[in-house]
Amino acid sequence: MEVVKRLSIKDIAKTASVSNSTVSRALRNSPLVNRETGELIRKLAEEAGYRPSAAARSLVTRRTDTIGVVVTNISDPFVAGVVSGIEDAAEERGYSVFLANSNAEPAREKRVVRSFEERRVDGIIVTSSRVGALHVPMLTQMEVPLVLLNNQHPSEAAHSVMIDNEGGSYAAAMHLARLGHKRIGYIGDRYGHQSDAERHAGYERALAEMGIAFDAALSVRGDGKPEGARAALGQLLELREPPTAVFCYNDMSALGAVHEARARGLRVPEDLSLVGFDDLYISQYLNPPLTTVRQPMAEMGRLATHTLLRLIMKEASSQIVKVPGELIVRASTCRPRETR
Amino acid sequence: MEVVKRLSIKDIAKTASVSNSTVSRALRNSPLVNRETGELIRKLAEEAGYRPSAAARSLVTRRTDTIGVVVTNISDPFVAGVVSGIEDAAEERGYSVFLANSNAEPAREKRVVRSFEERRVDGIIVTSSRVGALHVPMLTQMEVPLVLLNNQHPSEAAHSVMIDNEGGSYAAAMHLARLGHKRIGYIGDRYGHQSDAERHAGYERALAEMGIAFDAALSVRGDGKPEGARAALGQLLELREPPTAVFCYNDMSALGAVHEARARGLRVPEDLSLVGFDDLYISQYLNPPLTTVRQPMAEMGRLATHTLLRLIMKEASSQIVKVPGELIVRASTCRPRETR
DNA sequence: CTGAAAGCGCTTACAG
DNA sequence: CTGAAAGCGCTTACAG
Repeated sequence: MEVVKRLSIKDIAKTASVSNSTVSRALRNSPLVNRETGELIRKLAEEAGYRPSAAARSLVTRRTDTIGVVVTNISDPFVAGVVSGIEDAAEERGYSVFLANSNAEPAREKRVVRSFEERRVDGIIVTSSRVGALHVPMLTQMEVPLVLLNNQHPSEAAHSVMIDNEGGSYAAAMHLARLGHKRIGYIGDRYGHQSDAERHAGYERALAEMGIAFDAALSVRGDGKPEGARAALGQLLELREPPTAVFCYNDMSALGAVHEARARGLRVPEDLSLVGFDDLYISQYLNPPLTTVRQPMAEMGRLATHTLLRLIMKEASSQIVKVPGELIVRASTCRPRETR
Repeated sequence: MEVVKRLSIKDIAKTASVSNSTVSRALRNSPLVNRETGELIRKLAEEAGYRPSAAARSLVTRRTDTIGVVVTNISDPFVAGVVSGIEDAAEERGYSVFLANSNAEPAREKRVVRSFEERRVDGIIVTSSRVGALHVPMLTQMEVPLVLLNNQHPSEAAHSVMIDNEGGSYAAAMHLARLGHKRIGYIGDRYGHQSDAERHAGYERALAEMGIAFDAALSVRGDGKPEGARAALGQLLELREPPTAVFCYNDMSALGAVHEARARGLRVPEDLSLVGFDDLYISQYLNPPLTTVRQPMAEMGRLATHTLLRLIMKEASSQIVKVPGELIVRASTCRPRETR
C-alpha cells in the first residue's frame, strides 16, 4: 500500500481551475455557486475520492458534529440497547459517536470526559453511571451539553432521560399481589443506586395498596447480575417463611434467580414466581419466558440523543424526560400454590 | 449556563508570559522546556481547565489518535463483547473510538466509512460484516489501515482476526458423536456467511471421523437468531428420523432451539442435546446451562485493536490471526436415550 | 457568482 | 532553553 497523499481542497481547486472558496462552497451545495460550476466541482471531487477534513472544518465552524457517549460497560445488554438507539438517532442527523467504557471507575470516567472535551464533542450522554466523577460541581462547570440516561444521580445541573422506576416496579409488584402472593420478596442492588431505591419504593407502594405488611427481611441485596441474585435468593429461601414470589431489580438478576431456584429443586413459576425489569431481548426466550417490566432501551437512547441535539442547537428542552415502563406478563409468574 | 469562550494555547501563553511554542512544548512534557517553566505552565493550564484542541493538533500532526469501528448491530451480545475489548485496548493506548452501526445495510456502511475517512480516523475495524460495501476494490483503495474481525469475506487486501470456526464446530460435533449420537443435526445461518460454511465443514469432518454418514436432510438453515432457529428445529423434528442432538450456528440459535424443543414437550438434554457457538455471558445461566464453543470476544477485540495499532505504526503484523475456540461442556448435552 | 485574505488552534523546523 | 513564523485544510466575511 503506497502512501497516498490526502487530497486537499487546493488539489480540487487546481483541477477545476477555480479558487478554494468556490470549491468549498460547491461541496456544501451553496446556492452562491453557479450550478454548472458546482456540478463540475462535485464530479471532480467525487472522482478523485476527495474527503474534506472534518478537523479543518470544525476548527473554523467550532462544531464537530460529534457526540460522546460514556457507558459503564457496553457488554451490558441494557446499555448496548441504549447505545444502539443513540447511534441510530445520531447517524440520522449526521453526527458521529465516540463510545467510551468507564468500567464504573471514576478515574477512567474522568479521563474519558477530558478526552471528549479535547475532541470538542458537541455534547455528551452518560448512561447508567453510578460513579462519582460526574458530581454536580463537575457537571455545572462542563462547557458541553450533557444528558444523563438512567443515571444514578440526576441533577439540577443536567438534563435526564429516565425510566419510571417507581411506576414500573409498582406494576410488577401489583401483578404478583393480585395473583394472590402475600410473601413477595425484593432482590435489589447493592450500590446505592437511586434506581434501586425507586424500584423498592414502587414495590412498597404496591404492598401497602394491597394490604400486605412490609417485611424488611424480604428485601435483600443482589448486584444487578446473576451471581449476586443467586446468593440473594438463597437468603430469601432460607427464611423461616420464604417468599412465594420475588421481584428482581433487573432481568440479569432474575436470570440468576431462576438459575438458583432450579438448583434448589424449585420450579418456576409453580413453586416460585419471578419478575424482572428491563425486558432484554433474550428474556422472551428464557425458560420460562420472563415476566418483566420493559424499558424501551433503543427508544430511550433516541430520546436522549434528541434531547442532546436540542441542547446543542440551543432549543428549549424538558429538563427531565420520564419514560413509562410496561409490564410484560409471561410465564415466570403464576398464582401461589396454596391458592390453586 | 453562560457561553464560556474556550481557552486556547494563546491564553495560557499570556498568563504564563511565554510564547505559544513553549506552552505547546510544556503541555506535552517536552524536555526542551525548562523544568520549572514547564511545571508552572502545566499548573496554570490545569487551573484554567484548558483543554488543547485535538482537531487543531491533528491538523498538523496528521494523526487523530482515533479509530473507527463498524459493527452490524451493537445490540448483538457477541458484537458488544468484541467492542468492549476494542475500546479497552484503544483507551489503554490513548485512542478514542468512533462506533457506528451499519445495520447490515450496504448504503449505511458506505456512509459510515466515508464519514470515518472525513474524520481522518487512523484506522478502521469492521466486525462481523456480511454486507457488500467492503468489497475488495473498496478495501484496496482505502487509504486507512483496516482490520476485519470475523468478517464474512476476509480478503487478501485486509488483515483479519478470526475465530477458528472449523476447529470449534469440529470439537462440538465430536463431543456429540462421542456421547453416542448418530443423528446429529446442524442449524446454520441463511446468509451465505463464510463462518456458516466453515462451521458446517467442521461438523462434517467430525461425522466423517466418527463414521457417521452425512445426511443432507439434517442440515437446515436458521438465521442466527432465536426465531429462525425455532423454525429450523421444527423442520428437523418433523423428519421421519429426527436428530437426537443438534449443533447450532451460535448461542442465539441454540436459545431458540431450546425454546422450541420445550414448546414441543421435549426435554433438553434428555430428549434432545443442543450445542451452541459463542459462549455468551448469559449462556451459563440458561436452563439448562448451554454446552457451547467459546469465542473469547473481548480478547478478539483487543487482538484486532493491537493488530490495527501495529498497522498504524507501520510495524509488521500477521495478515490473519486465527483464534481457537474452546468447547465448554455444560448441561444441554448428554447421551442419547437409546444408549442410557 | 467568484476570489483573496484572514483566521480557527495547534506543532515544529529554524534561528538564536 | 525560547520565540517568531510558517503551515496544517478548511470557512467566511469582504470586496468586486
